[in-house]
Amino acid sequence: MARKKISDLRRTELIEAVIDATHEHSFAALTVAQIAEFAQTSTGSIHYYFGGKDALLAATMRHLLDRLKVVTIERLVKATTPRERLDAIVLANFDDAFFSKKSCSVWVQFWAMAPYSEPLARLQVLNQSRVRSNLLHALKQIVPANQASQCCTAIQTYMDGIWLRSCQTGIAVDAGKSQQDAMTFLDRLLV
Amino acid sequence: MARKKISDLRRTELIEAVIDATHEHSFAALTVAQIAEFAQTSTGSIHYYFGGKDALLAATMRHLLDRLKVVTIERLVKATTPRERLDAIVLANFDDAFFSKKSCSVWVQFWAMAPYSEPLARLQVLNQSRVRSNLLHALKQIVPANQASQCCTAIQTYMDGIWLRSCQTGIAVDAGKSQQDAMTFLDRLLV
DNA sequence: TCATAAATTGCACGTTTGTGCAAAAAATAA
DNA sequence: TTATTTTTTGCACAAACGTGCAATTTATGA
Repeated sequence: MARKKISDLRRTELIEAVIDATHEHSFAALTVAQIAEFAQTSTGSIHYYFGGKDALLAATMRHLLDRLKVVTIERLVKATTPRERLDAIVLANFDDAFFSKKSCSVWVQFWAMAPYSEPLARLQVLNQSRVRSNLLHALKQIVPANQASQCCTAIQTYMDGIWLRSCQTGIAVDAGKSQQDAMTFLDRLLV
Repeated sequence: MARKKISDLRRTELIEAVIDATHEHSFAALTVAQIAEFAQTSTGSIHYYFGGKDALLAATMRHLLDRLKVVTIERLVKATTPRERLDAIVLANFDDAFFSKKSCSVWVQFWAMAPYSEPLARLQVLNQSRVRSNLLHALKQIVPANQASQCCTAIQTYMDGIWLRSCQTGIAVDAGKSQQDAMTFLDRLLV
């Protein structure tokens, strides 16, 4: 399956190029030529494999969303108690497999464009719903039913906030530290 | 001082135009012509009063940051206990005088561009530091000293996260509701 | 009133960028 | 090998945009 592999490889390379390049420029300020240069290819490739610049960002986010989903599931299957399940979801969000300054930068670019783009908005709602559903399921067995929803929003908001802050100037991103902080936060929030 | 007033008026009109326009397009996607149209003036005015598009965004953020500062101080002077001071800072963040979908949209555009722009990054650090300083001052009298820092980060992250989520598709922004939620969050976080 | 300064306008210029495309190169299959 | 398909390249083009500017209008004050 060399053919299949080549096209998947190229797509992945281009997506990685977006992630690398977003560390230096906002997505809007990036040109397809610059992204192509990061992937050591030409602008034509981006249109050949994705159809255009916007579609490349959407594909990049699908890639990141999928990685979050995979890491979350990996941790969830190992969890037994409700609290372990909750921790699994939160720790997955800060798993060093993909919680990095570069990823955070892409994520924030995504958040900033999603309100103005239907395809991106759909991805945003999809991910938000999935994380909420996972969290709620665990929370309902941890806190009283009438508090689960608010707790859930608080936790999700905290996680998003950490991602938002992590890409800012002067912030050092450390997955392990963020995981510890998140656990401390949960302990404090859940009495 | 009609002269002074005219130029201040124009500047304010242009800034309000940015806030209105950002509700429809990302700042990068906005053209100066569109912003000028929102302010019912010409593109030349923007360069006359601000020097360029980038400077206009910086001015808009200084405007919003200043409003946050003013509202915060107004509430702080009325507070007497540490907890009241803490509440004052948090409630100010969701004061309906400027917590709206439009403002949140501008704020998120700002966050997305700050990592790539020195002037914006300075504003971001300045505001972040001021809010943290205010919060810490109150928190040190509420929680044990070794917990104040982490509590502070959690609260600040929560507030930023709410702003981030508020501009997304499908989210209804309600200042009063956000204030209530924030108080509930604080009650839960601070034992 | 008249001179000076401030404010406003909108156009044109130079630059930039996403995209389409046709041709070349590489891979695959017959 | 030869034919066919996939992949890659990079240029050219049309569209769009920020900015500078010169001209016009409006306000100010002596």
